[in-house]
Amino acid sequence: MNDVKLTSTLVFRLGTLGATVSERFSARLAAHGLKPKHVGLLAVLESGVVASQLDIAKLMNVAPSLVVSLADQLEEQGAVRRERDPHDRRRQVLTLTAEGRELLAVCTEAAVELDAELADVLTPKEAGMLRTALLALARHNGLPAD
Amino acid sequence: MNDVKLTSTLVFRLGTLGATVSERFSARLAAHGLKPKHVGLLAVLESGVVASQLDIAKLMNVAPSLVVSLADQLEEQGAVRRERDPHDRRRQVLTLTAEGRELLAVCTEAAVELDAELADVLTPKEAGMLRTALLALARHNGLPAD
DNA sequence: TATTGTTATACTCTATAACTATA
DNA sequence: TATAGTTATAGAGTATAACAATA
Repeated sequence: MNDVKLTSTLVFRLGTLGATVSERFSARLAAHGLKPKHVGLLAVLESGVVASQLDIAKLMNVAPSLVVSLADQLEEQGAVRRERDPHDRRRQVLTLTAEGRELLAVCTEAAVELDAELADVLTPKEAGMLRTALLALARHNGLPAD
Repeated sequence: MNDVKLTSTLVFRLGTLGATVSERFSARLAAHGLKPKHVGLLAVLESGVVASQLDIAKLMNVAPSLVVSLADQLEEQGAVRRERDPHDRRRQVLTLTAEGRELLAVCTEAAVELDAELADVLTPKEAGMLRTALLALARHNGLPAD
């Protein structure tokens, strides 16, 4: 028979650690009036691969209506600019402002700090292999791999 | 300056992978009428470390009222038994039934299958180190480490 | 007609607060 | 008066569906 414990599976560990880490990250973003999805949207814009709201929704795997409200809030903070595409006036093209770029840098710094706290309990070799393995998993699961 | 990309941080990778994996696990549990938290509760009971609803809530880091509804549904499925502690009739003691044990085994098997799919894109060495690193992270973040 | 974005609405998950019973 | 559990209510986050503008 199979005596593997649920709690020792990758599924359980990735699921619970992901939730814990996201919550800690979210707590740090709160000071900037942002949620993780806002920062995800900023990162999409910085990557430059897409700009229309519908394309962003597909890339982020969220509903188009969610992109509307995320963009609304980011625009209000001056982090993104919304402009109609002159070639197709149905499309709203979002671009990062200088402020948005700065905001993304600040949030990335917060993530890097949290990374350091996490990696602190790992040996350098473990930390390196963790990064390698997570990159491979991201690549094969439709997540950003850069 | 710092040119680390948000998407390459542990925070981002653990957060997004955790959400993706949880969703895939959840989809497989649906056939059994369960959500990940139900299975988490079954795993707590199997571990035998606690049994009263309040202790379970603390261990799972959820509100006591959530344990009530999780236990309600599991009891209705015949997976757990609720009995008043004769020494303190305020306490509800939850125990796994044979059916509950079987259900947990089935769900664990689903997790193990998903694990295999995930690990399929890793070298054996990477997979081993991933497990080691996640165990260390779990241990230092108040998550089950057995 | 089809597509992009928006608005209105509803659903899922979970917490907080009020309540009951036991101690 | 304090604690375990329950019920009632509310909030966050997000999706679905109806709608408006443009193609």
